[in-house]
Amino acid sequence: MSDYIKTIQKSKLFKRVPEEELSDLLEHLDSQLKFYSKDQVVLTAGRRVRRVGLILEGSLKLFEPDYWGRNHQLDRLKTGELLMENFAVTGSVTMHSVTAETNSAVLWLNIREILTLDEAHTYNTIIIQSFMKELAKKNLQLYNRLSDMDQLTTKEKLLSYLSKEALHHHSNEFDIPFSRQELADYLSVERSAMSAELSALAKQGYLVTKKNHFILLKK
Amino acid sequence: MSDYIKTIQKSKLFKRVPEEELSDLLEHLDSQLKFYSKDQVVLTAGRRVRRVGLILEGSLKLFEPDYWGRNHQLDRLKTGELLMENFAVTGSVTMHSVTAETNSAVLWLNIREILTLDEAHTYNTIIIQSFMKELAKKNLQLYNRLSDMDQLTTKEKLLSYLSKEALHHHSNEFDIPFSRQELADYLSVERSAMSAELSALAKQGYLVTKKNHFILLKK
DNA sequence: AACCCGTTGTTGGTTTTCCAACAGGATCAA
DNA sequence: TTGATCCTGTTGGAAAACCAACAACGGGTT
Repeated sequence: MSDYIKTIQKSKLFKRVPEEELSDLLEHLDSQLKFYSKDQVVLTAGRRVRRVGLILEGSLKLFEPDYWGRNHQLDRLKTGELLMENFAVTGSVTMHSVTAETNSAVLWLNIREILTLDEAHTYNTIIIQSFMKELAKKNLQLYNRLSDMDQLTTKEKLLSYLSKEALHHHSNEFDIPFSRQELADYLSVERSAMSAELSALAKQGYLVTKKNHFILLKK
Repeated sequence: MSDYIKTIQKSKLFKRVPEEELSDLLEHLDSQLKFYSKDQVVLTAGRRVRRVGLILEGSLKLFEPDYWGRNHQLDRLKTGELLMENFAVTGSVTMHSVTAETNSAVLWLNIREILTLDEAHTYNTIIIQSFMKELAKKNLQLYNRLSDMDQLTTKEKLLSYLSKEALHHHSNEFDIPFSRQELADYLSVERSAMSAELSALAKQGYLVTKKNHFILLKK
């Protein structure tokens, strides 16, 4: 545990908790550190989870098994992100299974204790706020991706995504955090078709792009 | 306000709050009831919101304006659902605008007070739990829709959606809450093409369907 | 410079989706 | 019953996306 104390302190969940209260809080949350080796199964769908995972190291893959037994990848979660937070909060049975993409360390926290703090510790409000903020942030992220994917054509998907980036950066010029393949995956389209569409958009005067750098034009 | 007291009591946010504490809590949350007539603008993007809206009556439309000034519809929120909860929690500037689809009533609640309850009222824990649960539920809803839309073909989108419904109902036979047009919108595909695909799936032995009723077959 | 290797852009054939138009069926009211 | 209306399934041509294969480019390394 002590190896990761600094990572925990810097995590979104705990960074505002006073240093001297941290170990007390971690105990109160019944925290448990677990390690998973590459490709190891972390959780299988169909169980009930009471704990939230905070990924201290490594990355995990989220899968969703379907009625016909096929497994679809849903998401990739990296260091610093939360795990199973939605199922833990709603108390519903998990529909997702999780495996380690790389060697990973996960700190499991008892969500009931987060939700029912009754003692008047300084950290009470802080941990609740931080946790809620993470839920809301994830919500906004999902909304963003959804609104991009909701467009019918690749062209519209690209414009939707790039528009949001421009508004986010308060500038028509910005870098995106994706390679072409990653962007295609994010928008759920085929890479080469997307590349072609980007070229077409440039030719039509919507934008200029080189690698990760984009300039949007008021067409 | 008193006209809606029963609706408020039955709402997801307040239903577990003891009846005698409700008015106290509503005051503590600095609650404000507002009415909007059909097509009236409720909020415009680019502002900071401190309050969460609880829709007591009617339905609202969520829009997202883009860089080129076009407005894309994102979501429809109905009675009982929350409004602007994510922006209020994260404190970020809204990217969404809202208009009333029908005559509506919205109860606005000061989110800061939800997040920083310090007095030892019974309702403290309850309101926090309920609110978090709503955030987590919405998260799961968005994940569900996303994983359906993430499929490349209409056929796969349908199977992904129907599979989840079957698992949810613990049965291969169930009714869906959508008309064909609504289902097409949900999956972000074209209605008639989707109908054709449903016919093809039936012919291929994946399922039997009549109107809203579906039976999935172990192909 | 020469090479390797991962990323990106281009192209052509095939598949899928879109789109508009129409037909059949169900529901409801007159 | 008749008609009006809404919802759903079908069809065919046009548009878009997929897919595989390859070429061009850019960074590193030797």
